Amino acid sequence: MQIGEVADRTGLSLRTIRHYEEVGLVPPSARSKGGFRLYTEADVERLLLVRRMKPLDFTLEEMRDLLALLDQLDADDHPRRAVLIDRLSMYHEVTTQRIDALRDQLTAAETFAGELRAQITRHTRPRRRRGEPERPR
Amino acid sequence: MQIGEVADRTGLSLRTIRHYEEVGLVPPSARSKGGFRLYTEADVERLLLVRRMKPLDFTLEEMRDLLALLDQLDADDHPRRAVLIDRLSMYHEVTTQRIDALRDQLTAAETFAGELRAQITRHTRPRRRRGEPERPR
DNA sequence: GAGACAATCACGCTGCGTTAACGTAC
DNA sequence: AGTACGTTAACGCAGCGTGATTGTCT
Repeated sequence: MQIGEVADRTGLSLRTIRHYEEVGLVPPSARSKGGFRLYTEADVERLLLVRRMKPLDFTLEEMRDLLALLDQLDADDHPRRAVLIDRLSMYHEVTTQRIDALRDQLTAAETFAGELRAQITRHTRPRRRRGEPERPR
Repeated sequence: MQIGEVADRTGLSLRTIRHYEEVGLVPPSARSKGGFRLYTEADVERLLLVRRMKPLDFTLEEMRDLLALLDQLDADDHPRRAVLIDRLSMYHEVTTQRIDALRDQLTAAETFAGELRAQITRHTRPRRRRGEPERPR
């Protein structure tokens, strides 16, 4: 499948997908005779995985490293697997930390939204100025 | 209070705080005779507010605009307040949308963390290859 | 051969990090 | 007069967006 469909299915822009190739993160599995990028289902999976990682703001280089780790583990051809697992665990640790940070950001953002809403209603409702008594309906 | 303490209290870097002045987002209320930036409590509040907004990735320009809006509403000296409220409401709307997006990202990140964990235990536990029967303990 | 789809530069932008060289406050 | 704290450039970088120009596919 070519890049347009991939973009539709992943929600990533053409530019982004191309950029991911530039940095060696998700190269297309093949090229057409004329030079069109051709992607497989596995490539799409990879891109979706990258998308899931994005909120954790790893650098593209780190993601590439991590994906390479996973590939090597599945290929199962590495001499000392323990080393790989170890590095993977470190990524996992960082991941959970970032997730906690994300949660904090989310609540912070919700707080902010609340403040906005308060300001809006405060200035929208019939307003009662300082010292002025509440008016019964 | 000078910039170092502000950095400590807000968790923002010196560079970031200076940058926020450069773009007119949070200028210090004063300067010392020698040129040191001097911040008030209100300034710190403003910086904390900006921090709360950060996860919503507004641009710094948008934040400046939004802060200006809030200031004008409090100052209450604007001819047509309705216009201000309207723009504020638009910010609020975008905010809630972004918050939803944040939530999605969070669950995506959690999914990813789960996948990582699975891979780790999968390759850490005594492994049973394809076709090989489960060994009772 | 017409229209949709794709390719490759190449420059631009945001939001800071990072020296470097030099002043200020106490 | 030392030392902690601050100042202003100025360049660098990631992660794309945004054309412009040209080629490919059916």
